[in-house]
Amino acid sequence: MSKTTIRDVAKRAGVGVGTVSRVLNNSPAVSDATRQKVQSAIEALNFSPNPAARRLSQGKTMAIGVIVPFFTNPSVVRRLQGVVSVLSVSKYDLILFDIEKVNQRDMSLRTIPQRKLADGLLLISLTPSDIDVEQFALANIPVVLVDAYHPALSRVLVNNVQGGYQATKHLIDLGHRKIAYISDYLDDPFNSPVRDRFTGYKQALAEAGIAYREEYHLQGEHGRSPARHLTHTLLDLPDPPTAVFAYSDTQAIGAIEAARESGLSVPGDLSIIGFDNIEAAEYLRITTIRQALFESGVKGAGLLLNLMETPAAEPQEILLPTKLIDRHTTAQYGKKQLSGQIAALQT
Amino acid sequence: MSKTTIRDVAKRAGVGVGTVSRVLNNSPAVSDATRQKVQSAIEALNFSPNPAARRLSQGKTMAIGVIVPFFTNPSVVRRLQGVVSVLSVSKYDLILFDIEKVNQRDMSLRTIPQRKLADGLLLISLTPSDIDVEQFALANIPVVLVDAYHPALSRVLVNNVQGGYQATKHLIDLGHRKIAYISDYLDDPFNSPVRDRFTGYKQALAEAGIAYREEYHLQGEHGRSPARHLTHTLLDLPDPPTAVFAYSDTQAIGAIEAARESGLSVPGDLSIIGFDNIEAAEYLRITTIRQALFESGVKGAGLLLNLMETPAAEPQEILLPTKLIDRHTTAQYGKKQLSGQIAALQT
DNA sequence: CTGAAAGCGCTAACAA
DNA sequence: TTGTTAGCGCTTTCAG
Repeated sequence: MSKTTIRDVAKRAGVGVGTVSRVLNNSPAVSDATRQKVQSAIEALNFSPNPAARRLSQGKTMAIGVIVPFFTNPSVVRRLQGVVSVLSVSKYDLILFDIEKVNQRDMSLRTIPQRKLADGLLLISLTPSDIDVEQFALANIPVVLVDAYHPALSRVLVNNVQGGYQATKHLIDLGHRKIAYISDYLDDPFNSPVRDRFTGYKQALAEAGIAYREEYHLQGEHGRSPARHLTHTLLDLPDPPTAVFAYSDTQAIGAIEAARESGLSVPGDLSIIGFDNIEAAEYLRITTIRQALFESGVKGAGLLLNLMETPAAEPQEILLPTKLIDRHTTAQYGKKQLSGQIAALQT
Repeated sequence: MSKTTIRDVAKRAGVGVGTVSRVLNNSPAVSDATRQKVQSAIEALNFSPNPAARRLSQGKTMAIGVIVPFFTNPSVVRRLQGVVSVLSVSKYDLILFDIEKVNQRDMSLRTIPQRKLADGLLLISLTPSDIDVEQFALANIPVVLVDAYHPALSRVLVNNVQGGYQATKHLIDLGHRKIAYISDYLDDPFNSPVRDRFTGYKQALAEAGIAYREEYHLQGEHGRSPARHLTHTLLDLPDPPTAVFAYSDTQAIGAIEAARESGLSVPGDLSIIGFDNIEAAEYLRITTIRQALFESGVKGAGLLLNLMETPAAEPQEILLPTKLIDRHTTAQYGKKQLSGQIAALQT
């Protein structure tokens, strides 16, 4: 079974290999009679064509490469789920690449396209450099960015400036004046959302006539634990903030833990707002900014599929909105309220 | 660039294609001098070999197929992350297949192997039928099961009977006698863990001299919301249980919601124990049975890689232990305690 | 150590 | 309509 080729089928059906190939590819130029013969030969032999050979001869891989950084990041996973949901019902196979290390990044982004492993590429939360983009062009492979931006590439992204603004505004409306922002490193060239949300944060502050305080903006590695530490230093400030806007829900969780460890109630003593609206945010009732994670993957995959059919002259852009989800980790400034407390996170 | 072939390189280096191929494959039978020439030609031309051609000629795909059901299930995702972590540093590409529908299941399991897309297959939480296994054998492709069992296939699995026993025993030790089990459908032929945990549940009950009560075992679709409904029917029983063992943490969360909606405190009025120890369980402080999700993926991928190198006569088995993680959703029977309450899930 | 040539299994152009 | 044949780009004998 393993070694049945198109030739075996041809022989058994008493036709030429070309005809078998035509049947395989649903060419209309085959009489029903022969098509029948070939079909039954195929079934009798339990034959299925070797994709490698097909790929080689037509120069298409029928696969889409999806590149993600830090596959453990819940929001990346959520986007990927969106991608998978559309690709798994398409005719394309999905090849997954995970880029954990920064130096891996450059290497992979360069080699993956030129390896001609895929007919299209989807980058999730990964901003390519100009050199990378050049490679894509050289390899002549369609690329779509999800949650990342490059002027030359089609992308689906979320309005992060707006989201940062909404989060901060929400806190301001609640009466807070001392509002911190904890985030990933701002100077990471491949992470523009950090900067965008920061921009929104400062916009809201400025609009409300609140001076930006440098000590209220702390950066660190992404993750719960680093965020916890960041929040502790915030809380240890001589004049600590009364509210914190966390770059992600994951970091918001770390912030909540820190508050708890410091004996502070959330939101009674400290208001915390996250970003993303991952599942855990719902369970934990964290106030957050919703971005359409899953949908961004769906749209991205859809866009890529389109582009592969009919290439567009101009890069396309799909912009997804953000929305405040008001839950239980933010409260009016100065108003102690114990009921909303995150007891689940307390010892 | 896109069209540079091994022949171009050969020409430029002034050698034959065979030699270039040898260099590409690190054959020792090349003099340093020529190797140098070829190397620089490769770099000058920015050449990289076409994998489809390579695959065709050596009959290997250098890819591993990973098949998962319901990619949205958090524990499946966690296992997959383990798989990715090892595969992404291996020389194999990872082709991901998601099987959402049951009828998709049969189709895919049959066609994927014979498509010769991958040199090895990893099934996560998916039990193949005998017919599937036959196909694997026919295609002569190594397969490893993660969180699934078939006598003819290598696998890494968790001791679910033990886990079910531990969970139930924990509840019994706490003084509970009326213990429910909510789970996925028991008769799903492809989900043996449900049955295994059920076995453990009954064992613990029997050992403690507690009669098994049919009305205390409710089955439904997997997921938070179905579990919520199940728990409500449990709670509406004339003689409701005082503790529930949920097949998964996801379902435990649904159970907690139901308790909250019924005005019951957890664990004061109702003890709830989950299974898996997904991330959310930690945030929510849910008592649960830990199974090494990520690790199971790592081991599975490792095992497959081994098997591909050196096929084993006998199917291999790696058994991972379970462990009780005592958190805040279970308590001594009859002892009202409000402190551990899951306030985060309350209105 | 190296070049030439025969495939790997399939598609597509060309005849018939 | 159908059969035949020339590649697709690479690996791998087989000579030399």
